[in-house]
Amino acid sequence: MKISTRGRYAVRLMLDLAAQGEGKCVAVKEIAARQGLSEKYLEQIISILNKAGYVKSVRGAQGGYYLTKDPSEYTVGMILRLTEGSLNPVACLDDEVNQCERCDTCETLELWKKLSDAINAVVDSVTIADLKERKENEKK
Amino acid sequence: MKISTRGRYAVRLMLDLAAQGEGKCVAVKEIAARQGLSEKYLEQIISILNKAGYVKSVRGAQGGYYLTKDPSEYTVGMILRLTEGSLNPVACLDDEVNQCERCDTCETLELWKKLSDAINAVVDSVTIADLKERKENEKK
DNA sequence: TAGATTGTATACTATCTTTGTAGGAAAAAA
DNA sequence: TTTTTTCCTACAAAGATAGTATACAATCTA
Repeated sequence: MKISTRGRYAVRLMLDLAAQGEGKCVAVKEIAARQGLSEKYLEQIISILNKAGYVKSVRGAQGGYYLTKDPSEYTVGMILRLTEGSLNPVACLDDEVNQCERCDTCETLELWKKLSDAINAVVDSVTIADLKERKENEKK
Repeated sequence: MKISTRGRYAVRLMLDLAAQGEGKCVAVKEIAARQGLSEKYLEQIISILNKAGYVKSVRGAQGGYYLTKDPSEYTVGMILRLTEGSLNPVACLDDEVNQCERCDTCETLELWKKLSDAINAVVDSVTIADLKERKENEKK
């Protein structure tokens, strides 16, 4: 029940982009240096965010990535579900229609649903803008 | 962010024991057959519960395991934390004192704490007795 | 006492996931 | 044309997951 580095780095990456200012183009190299993370690994992660349209890329020298929307429009949940996959505690909740054969008589299903709801409620209530604000308040 | 089979089976195992009646001695073989799970694998899982004192074992013919307490005294959280390890979404929350070097400036720590609290609140609010009740209501 | 039943302990293994590394191609700017 | 940067894919070490397998110890019953 851990969030993997992929998801955690993705959040830090988005937060880093947001902190550099609206629409500013930032190279992965810079982010990696600032966050102390592997450049090549971040490339893979940001490419997921790019394909989903959460960031846009600019190739070539002076290129990089920038946010396509306002930081307040990205919830942590969006980013985690994209990079980690679903945040459901059990696989059978991932499908639209529960495929588990025990599903009709499963005594624990409701429990997992409750847990899933609680998890998603938290991550969907926090945006990148919220995290950015916290960061800026800290500096003072 | 999935609960592994170890934790899920442990909950089903405890629920099965509870369903067989107070203090009744039940063999792993029976539970495995009833739940459709591997006998040997369940043995490993129940041995964790045994070492923690959640169940007691009786060796030899007619032996098995039985619950040491009333089903209402086992929360799902207790069982999952024992078999899965901590339910914290990030490792740095597992230690009494946060060992992470970024911990003082980490902008996401509070988010993970909130998530951790939400997860633990759910699993600690549900007991084996609650699940048992649900099971019995279903039969009607 | 012998044999069946049941738990105890430990080793082994196949598969998958995680967490990256590595190398090079393509695009764009200087 | 050189440099910078993204883009793409392959590879791999380490660890976790989900069991199997084997042998042994304790207890009950005939």
